Amino acid sequence: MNSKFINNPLNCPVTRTMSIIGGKWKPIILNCIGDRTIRFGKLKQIIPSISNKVLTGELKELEQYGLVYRIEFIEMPPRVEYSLTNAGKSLLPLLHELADWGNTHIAKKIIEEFG
Amino acid sequence: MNSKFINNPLNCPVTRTMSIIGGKWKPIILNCIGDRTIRFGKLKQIIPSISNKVLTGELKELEQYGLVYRIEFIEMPPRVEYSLTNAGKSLLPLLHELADWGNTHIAKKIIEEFG
DNA sequence: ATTTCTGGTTACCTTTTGGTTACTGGTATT
DNA sequence: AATACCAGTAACCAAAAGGTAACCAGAAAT
Repeated sequence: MNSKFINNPLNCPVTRTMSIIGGKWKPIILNCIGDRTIRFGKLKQIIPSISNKVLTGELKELEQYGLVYRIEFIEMPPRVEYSLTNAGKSLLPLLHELADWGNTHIAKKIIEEFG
Repeated sequence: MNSKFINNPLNCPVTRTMSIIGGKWKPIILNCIGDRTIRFGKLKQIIPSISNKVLTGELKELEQYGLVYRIEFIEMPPRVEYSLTNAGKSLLPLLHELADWGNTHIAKKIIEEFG
């Protein structure tokens, strides 16, 4: 048993990481932001099936954990720009590894189930 | 935008991977099995705070997606042995990367919240 | 005067996830 | 005769996550 894992979710570092990137939309959002600075509306346009409420919520959490910057311009109509912090950017390679793993190991089995 | 990510959870390979390893206990279970063959009761003993029902369920899903073998001996009292498939073993390094990422990037922030 | 633009918020509802407790079966031990 | 052993199941509950629809502000354009 590797000491990095502790047999209780509250103390498991993987579980902690999951609590950050594990939301239904979080990996997609992180990947969509990527290296650019992007406005809220643009994100919604790229990810049309996410709702306002959820996109707001996910971005808030990502900001809270230091993965995205949020810059609000006091204008009317409002303008808010999002971008990744260094911590956020450092997640991208990991997300790609997860994608690759999924593509090579479970694509067939799960695709039927997902429809 | 990398083509490996598709802006809809149903088609996103990361989301698919998450659906497999994203359960509250799945990373811990995978890591506890590791390279050995282990019985149900031993797993429960190592991970005491998981309930029978949830452990059964997680193992079933992991088996369904080809990450663990389940060998049932027709005896009384029952005996069932679990071990990782190659696909399951191939996940371990990824889980460790997630743990390392969490430890270096978010440990401080989130530990307060987790208690 | 009304609509549009933007980045949300709010109230409410449904689905998913995880948790609790009690129960099972056949053999061996007390 | 009762109990422990093991690997679960079944019925029921609670909490969390996610989704829907309506609403807001205040300036600019029609």
